[in-house]
Amino acid sequence: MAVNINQIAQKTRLSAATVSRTINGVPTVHPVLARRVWRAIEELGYYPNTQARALVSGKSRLLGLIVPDLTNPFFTEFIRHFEQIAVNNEYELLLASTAHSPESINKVVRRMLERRVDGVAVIALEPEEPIITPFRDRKIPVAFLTGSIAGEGGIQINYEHGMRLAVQHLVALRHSRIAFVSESPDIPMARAKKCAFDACMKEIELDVHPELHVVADNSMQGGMHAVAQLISFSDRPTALICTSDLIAMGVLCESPMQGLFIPEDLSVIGFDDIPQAEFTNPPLTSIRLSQAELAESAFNALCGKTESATSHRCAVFTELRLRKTTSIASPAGQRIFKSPPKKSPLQPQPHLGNVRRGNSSGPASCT
Amino acid sequence: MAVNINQIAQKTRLSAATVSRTINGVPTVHPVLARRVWRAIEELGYYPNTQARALVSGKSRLLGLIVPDLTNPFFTEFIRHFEQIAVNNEYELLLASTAHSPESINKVVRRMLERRVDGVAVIALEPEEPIITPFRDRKIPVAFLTGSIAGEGGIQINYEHGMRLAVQHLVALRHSRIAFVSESPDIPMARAKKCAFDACMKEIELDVHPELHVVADNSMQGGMHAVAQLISFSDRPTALICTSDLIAMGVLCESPMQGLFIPEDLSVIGFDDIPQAEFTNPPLTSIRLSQAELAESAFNALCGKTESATSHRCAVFTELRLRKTTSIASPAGQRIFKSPPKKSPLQPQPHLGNVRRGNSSGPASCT
DNA sequence: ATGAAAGCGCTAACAG
DNA sequence: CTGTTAGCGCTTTCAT
Repeated sequence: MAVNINQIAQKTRLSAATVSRTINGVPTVHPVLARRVWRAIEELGYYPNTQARALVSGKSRLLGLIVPDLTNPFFTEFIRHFEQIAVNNEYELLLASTAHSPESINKVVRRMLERRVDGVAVIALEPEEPIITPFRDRKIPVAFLTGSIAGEGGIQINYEHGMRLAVQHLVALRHSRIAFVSESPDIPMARAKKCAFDACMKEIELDVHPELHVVADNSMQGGMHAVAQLISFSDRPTALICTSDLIAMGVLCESPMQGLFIPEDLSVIGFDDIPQAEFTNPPLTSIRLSQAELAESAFNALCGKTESATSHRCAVFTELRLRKTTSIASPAGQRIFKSPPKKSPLQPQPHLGNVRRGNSSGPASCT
Repeated sequence: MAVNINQIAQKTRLSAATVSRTINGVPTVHPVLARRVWRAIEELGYYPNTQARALVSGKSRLLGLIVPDLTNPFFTEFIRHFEQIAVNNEYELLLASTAHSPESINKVVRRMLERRVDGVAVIALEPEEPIITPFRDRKIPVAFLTGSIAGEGGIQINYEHGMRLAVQHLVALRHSRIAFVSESPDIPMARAKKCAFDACMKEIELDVHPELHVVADNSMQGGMHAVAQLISFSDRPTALICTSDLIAMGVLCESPMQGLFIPEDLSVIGFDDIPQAEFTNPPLTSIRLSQAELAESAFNALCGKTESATSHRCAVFTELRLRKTTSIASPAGQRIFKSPPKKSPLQPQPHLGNVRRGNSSGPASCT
């Protein structure tokens, strides 16, 4: 069907080997012949068959990419960068976005294995073992982007650096009741962020109030719910750190509905610094986790030439990107509502004394 | 390295042929032997090498998917469905999200060709010719999701049906000055939507006012800008149709800042009906273009067994999904602003006198 | 019903 | 510097 190497060989009256050598830039090919080959390739519109190449070389130049969902800009931004790097290095991406049930995890793993991927990047997925093991067994490099697996293959993300900056920024602004809105602690990435938060608070000898930890979906709805919850506290927080910008955006959106102005009444810090963070209103201060760096680390962990792909210790740092959603805590620490807080449109039920504490069950998902 | 078919053959004391037949479910294999084969496969953890299979069969079972960007939920939702269907049919996805410059288009096409994709789905990309031709030449099915190429391979999207419903809904609500916010007409999909709008207006003998057609980025920022523009008109529109929900969400978000309540002061209709539309505030009325149906049509156009893959005429319909962002036009047709329109927050500005009403205010904190 | 052998398109030894 | 040959892992005639 498609034109193959032999047709080029025939047309140039050379052997397939020479054509192959030309294509692969083997220097011993006579320039004149090379020219002939390239011209024939051009004329016939020949593209080397990657399948065949993969078969003989044992390398598919295919990279698996497993993501929990495509709705989060953090993921898509990561994908974009990862694709870019991969393609620049002649790799191709095999995308799998449907890995929720343990059963579907198996299917995904199987797909990757059958296609003989040269490596797999996995974002924020749990449980880790069933997905990591089959690859490890076959010595296929895996890059886990979570922060929980520190040692082998896991990309080391330094959450504390940015978190420390964030916490200290808030404290310098006289905030002491700082809420923490995170995804379920079942998600390793969220757990890691919470740990960093706790550690940073402890460093400066501040209490973390368990009742100020609210669990939310990783979505704007999640953030909106969180506000609804926090507002119900008698002694409500004056500042709030979210484990994702998406959640923070929900907070930004819902707060005014509840009579809370940002940043005057509530300082908000997001996480990830997705591109949109710059355009929220007000522009969102966020703990930056560079998606580009992360992508690069992941790629290096998988295909890095420097090391044996197992003992990679690429740490990617978080920073604080200061914008406009934080301000000094209002003198009273509290503020009288202009108007009574309104019902959240998301919550049909009035939340009478709906006090949720610690990491008890989060708000119902509404996506 | 990885275990191959011969090792299974050896272990079962059978020939590779029999193993192959077993795997492929050829009915002539003796059940007992089949059992033996499956057990060995299980034990050794064997996965057939897709590369080799592809080589001999001439089918890669790889589908190319070219999207302009990953930030639009409409696209990601489409991808999700498309992946689902593809995987269910033992196909794999090759994702390309970087196709802007003509040069990068060439690279993308090349990538797909080298990997010998069995088909390519392309969303909303321009120009069409350079990307479509190389595939056509090689008889690789292409599914263009734009609406502009009606005939061969282009998925036929019936924009008019939903648009007609939308226009008539608005008119029944006494709106006559209906604005149209679209992406650049360079984008074929946007152009198609605009045509549908014009046609539907003409049907009921209504004028479309050229000055009420505003062009915006396909993003929330785009919608926010559009509001800023429309508000400046002395005779401003009372209703507005956007070519994407993302734009509509921007409108929802920005309008209150400009002293406009939705739907009382401005009826808004989006396009696509992305999952988030349900959760905006107020919930967004939208012209539904089912991403699932679209994905299915695309897949059928590429791999459909029914026809010869060229003369597909899968029409997918648009509908109107009525929610809460439209209401009857205010009697005066115009409304006096409570407060003078403010600068768009796009030029940062505090929202003083943030007059927000019951259920309104933008959902999204403004991507 | 099963096995032997050829070949998919390409690259890598080994000759020349 | 180029051509010949073998083989990557699998499917598929063609025999048996």
